[in-house]
Amino acid sequence: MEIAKAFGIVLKKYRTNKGFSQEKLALMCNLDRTYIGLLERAQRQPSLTTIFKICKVLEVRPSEFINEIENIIHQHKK
Amino acid sequence: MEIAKAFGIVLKKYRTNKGFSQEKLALMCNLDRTYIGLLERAQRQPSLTTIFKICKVLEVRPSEFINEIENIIHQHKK
DNA sequence: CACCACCGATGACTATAGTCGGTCGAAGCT
DNA sequence: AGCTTCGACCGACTATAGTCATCGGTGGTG
Repeated sequence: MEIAKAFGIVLKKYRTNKGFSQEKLALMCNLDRTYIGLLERAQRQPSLTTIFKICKVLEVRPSEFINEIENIIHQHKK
Repeated sequence: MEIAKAFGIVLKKYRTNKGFSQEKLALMCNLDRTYIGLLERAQRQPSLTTIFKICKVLEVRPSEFINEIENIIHQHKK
């Protein structure tokens, strides 16, 4: 389980929990529609500021978001 | 207070606490010597995997690292 | 059927992350 | 006076983040 994959899983989880489409989330984050899709499919690695942008819109603390990524990685390590 | 600046502050704090030079940290992370300096001077934004690489070497959970960034940002907001 | 919202995917592009090799100055030590 | 370690800084490079326009597929609904 790589980091990008874990990020994509957590991103999709928070996005769908909010009921946002990829396009709506992208608009709210000032990001491109296709880029959100790329992130969820683990074909891009976000930068620090992009993580903060997305977390703000999804109303989750970045540290909590990252914490979930760590959990997924560790739980897949064995 | 921008995100990159807060990241630089936290990075330098953890690095010096470990007693590492920029160059030694870079070697241990498989990153470039000058790049660590750029991060500390807030002239670069790390990607997600770079954050995880650095945190592993500094023996800190990424979520804890990010949490400190959030604290610095919020405390400088007013 | 047609239309719609949503998403996957692609190619080409611009902006920036990250590398490499080097110079420089400050501080410490002999 | 040298020598060394550290970090700031530079110019030029390669790799990748992030944008944009577009096409296609799927599932729902009138």
